[in-house]
Amino acid sequence: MAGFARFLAVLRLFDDTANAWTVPAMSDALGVPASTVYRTVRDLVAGGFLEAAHESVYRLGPAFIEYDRLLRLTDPLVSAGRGALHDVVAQARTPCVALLSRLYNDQVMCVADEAARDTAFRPSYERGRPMPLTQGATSKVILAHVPTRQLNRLLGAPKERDNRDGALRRELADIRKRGFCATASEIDAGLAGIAAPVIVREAGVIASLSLVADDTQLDEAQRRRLILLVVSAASLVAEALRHALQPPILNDTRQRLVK
Amino acid sequence: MAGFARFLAVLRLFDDTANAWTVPAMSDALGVPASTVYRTVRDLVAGGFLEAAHESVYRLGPAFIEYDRLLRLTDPLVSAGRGALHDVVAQARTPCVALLSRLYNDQVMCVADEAARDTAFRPSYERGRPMPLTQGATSKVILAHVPTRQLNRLLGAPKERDNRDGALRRELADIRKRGFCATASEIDAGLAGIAAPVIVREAGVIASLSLVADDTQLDEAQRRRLILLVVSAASLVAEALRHALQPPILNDTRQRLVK
DNA sequence: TCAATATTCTCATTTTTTGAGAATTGGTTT
DNA sequence: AAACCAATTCTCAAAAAATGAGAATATTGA
Repeated sequence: MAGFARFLAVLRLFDDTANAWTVPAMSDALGVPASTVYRTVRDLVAGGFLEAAHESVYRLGPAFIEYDRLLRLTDPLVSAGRGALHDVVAQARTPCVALLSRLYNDQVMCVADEAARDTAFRPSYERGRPMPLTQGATSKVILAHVPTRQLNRLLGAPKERDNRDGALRRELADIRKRGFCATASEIDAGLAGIAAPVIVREAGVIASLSLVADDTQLDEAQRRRLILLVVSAASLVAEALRHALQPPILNDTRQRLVK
Repeated sequence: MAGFARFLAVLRLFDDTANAWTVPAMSDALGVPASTVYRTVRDLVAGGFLEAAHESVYRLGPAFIEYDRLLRLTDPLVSAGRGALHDVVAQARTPCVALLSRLYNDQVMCVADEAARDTAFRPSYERGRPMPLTQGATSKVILAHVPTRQLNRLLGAPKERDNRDGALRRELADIRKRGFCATASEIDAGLAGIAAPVIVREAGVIASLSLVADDTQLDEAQRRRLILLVVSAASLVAEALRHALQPPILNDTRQRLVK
């Protein structure tokens, strides 16, 4: 392993529990000489991807916070959808969390979330956390709209496509037809998920807007109301995206090409 | 330029206005052959730092959102301070924004912010935005507690240390003595900043907790009350840091060293 | 100040990256 | 369905950069 892979390998050492590393520890963990790791770390620090904390301990650096802000500010989906999330949690009139999630390379990730004022629970889904592809309303409604070829790639080798796979594909087709997906206790026990698709192919966006609420507090009428709320919010976001997104990208590219 | 610098150069192309790039455009802008940029971009996409949007346009990728969440969850300063921010905006009883900011390599950056319920304005300072080192209460209170050697490095070559430099150093010494810094209209016209230091040397943390409010709505009594609020909140955060931070780091490092 | 440890440096060797253009892919248009 | 166009990957020899072991040097805390 060398080149860019070395940098990735160092960054991948950091996770929820191991969030501070010394160079000798990295060297051990990666099986790479210390002098090489020192050089790699020096580059990463210079780029802001790591920072030297006290006592020769390194932590993730400010570049991630900075680029994350850039994404928040410039991602068309986030800017088109943030207002909708706010409206949805306000109009839900029940403790809940609204999420905007999207397919990103080959994982589903929440890119924006907002909780209603008095919401005690927090769903597993939250901004920046990769989510399972095939579980939860949020993900399934996305998967239901992935083009077939891409779906095949995501679901893995044909070998693994056994009986379960057929059932999933039927479920996805059904979701696509209905235009929404509602589940309960599929990710978090006791929580219900309601999701609707936000599809703007021209912009490469395959996303979902979803609502997570306490399942035990939902009667049938309530549920139907929330589904309507989510579906209409999602289509508003898609419409906003279609109208706001395309011109900027074209402008931008042209400017740069000319320059 | 080559190696890691190539990756940095590509990522640095992305900013507030240029948030979507085609490979030919990058190739032009960097003066590097397209085939090389294609390889670089492929690596960055594989690492999640870029994503292929529609129409051969690339945007910043999900890795930044993911690592940002990791930072939010594991940064001792953020976890020790988030609650304090919430308390401060609640107890301020006036529209305001509370910030937690820190020295990060050689820039000051806000790492957490919270606005009071009915706050109409938003200060320039916000999570993820690099801030000037020598302007604004938030930054100056941090600079006032940077060790001399490091301060010299930050302020630049001795040549540049002219008359202004002396004044700044006197001001910083004064801030250090008082234990807080209050300014008005130094960053945003009409807004006042009140900041207190959060210093935990054992943890390599040099940070500040600050409050931004509408300057025209502050009388002397109000201002004094807010200063007290900020100073005490900051010292609570420092105390929490001292007690919560150190053991985890040691454990962590040891685990990894053993493994 | 001194000792201990972290970090950088050195340099010959190995390994990767580079760049130009050809080949291929993927998606539209006719 | 074929042809077209642009985007992307591939090929290969030359050039550049990364590597690793240990020596040299900085930093830091007592």
